Amino acid sequence: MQHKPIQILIVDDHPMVIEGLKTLLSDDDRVTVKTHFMNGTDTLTFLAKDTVNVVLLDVNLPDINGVEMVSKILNIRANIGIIGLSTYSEPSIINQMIKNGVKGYLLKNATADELVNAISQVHQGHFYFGSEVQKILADSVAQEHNDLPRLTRREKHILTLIADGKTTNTIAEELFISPLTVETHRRNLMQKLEVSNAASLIKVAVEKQLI
Amino acid sequence: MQHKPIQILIVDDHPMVIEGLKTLLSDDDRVTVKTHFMNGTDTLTFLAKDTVNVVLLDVNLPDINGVEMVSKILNIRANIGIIGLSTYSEPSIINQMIKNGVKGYLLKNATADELVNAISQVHQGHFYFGSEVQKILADSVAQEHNDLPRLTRREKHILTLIADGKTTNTIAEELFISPLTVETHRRNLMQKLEVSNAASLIKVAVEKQLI
DNA sequence: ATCAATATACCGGAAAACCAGTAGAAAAAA
DNA sequence: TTTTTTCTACTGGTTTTCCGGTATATTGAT
Repeated sequence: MQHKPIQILIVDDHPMVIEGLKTLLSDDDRVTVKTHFMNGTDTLTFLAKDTVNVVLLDVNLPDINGVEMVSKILNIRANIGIIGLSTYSEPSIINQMIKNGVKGYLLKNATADELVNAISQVHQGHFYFGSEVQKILADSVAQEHNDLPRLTRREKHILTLIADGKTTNTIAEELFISPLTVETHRRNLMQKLEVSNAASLIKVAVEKQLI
Repeated sequence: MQHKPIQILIVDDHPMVIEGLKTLLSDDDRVTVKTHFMNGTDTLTFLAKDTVNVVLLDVNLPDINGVEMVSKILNIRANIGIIGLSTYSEPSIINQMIKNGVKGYLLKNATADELVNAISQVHQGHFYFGSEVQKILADSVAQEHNDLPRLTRREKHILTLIADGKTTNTIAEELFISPLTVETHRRNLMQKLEVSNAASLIKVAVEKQLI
């Protein structure tokens, strides 16, 4: 069965990229480029009165930054699928974009096949991230996850109890051990995580995902 | 062009589910179920010497929990795509699974079409999440963001300094105000976030994304 | 100009956390 | 079995936090 083509809106301030995308997509009758804009404001104005299925959004626009654009677009038309596009790739920006609701992310060297596949998946409400993008994200996650201090089972347990706001004495009662022992554990925890009080202990524990 | 079928491994402790999946997948020649196991240990033993392309992994196994299974599988065979399966859906677990590297997540009421599409996408290294799963995740994010207590600018600032492990006196010096004032702020923070010490203050602050 | 919210500051006392060091029993690993 | 790690527990102290109040100056909005 043949569906009606997926309507695309391209947002990019480089004419070359726009033409390139149009050419790549012109061969495939599953998609059709409805229109394009070279800045954020015009795009939002258009979307206020008309709509498309999928937006190909350059991250570096002259007037509005990519992350904000995503929220603004979804604010106007919640069921538009947005695919982020950029030449380079900063993990933090990609992460923010995902949090704000992009369904896909590609580098600009994507092939026509990849592009159409991404559009198709995103149009169906699924995610699509180019392999390079995934690699970049994985690397950035890996970097956060590297030098985790090894906590013992007991330490992890006590750590969560501390996070719950329980005092040394309460914890001791709960575990049927001496308060002095609990304190020793807490001090060992602080030493391992290189902090000097319970507040920052909890902060780094959360950061390192030990809680 | 016709690729060779994607090899599937099913892990689930319910024979009914295994048979159901096999039947659903048998009609499609893009995939083939290589084998199945009913617990985590056997699965890992198998993967130590043989491999498949995609694992359909039930989250509730008798011996090893789903989240751990994901790490263990990827530890042995980094390039296997894992799709989580469950009947119900707890956001936190799904989130953990994603962090640990599942590429897809489906509820067990998925159609054959959806199943094959998910397998195909995951096999190509992309993500695939069923629409119900996405909804659940979106809801859980929304719920976290609701009743945020309103903190003043000063309070937010002091909150971050507390999270950095600084003492009342240090903070006071840094801000050129009296330690007593800093303490008042800290006490107000604790009252607003309904906690009784700095450790849990930081925990709920992180949870509510105030830090 | 007035009123509410915010930021500032204090007292006195109790409770808890933090520090430096030591050390034996139990469990796990070699 | 021996060794190492983990869990347990202590002494004796200092520092910091936590609690229940009170109170004034400053800022922001109406």
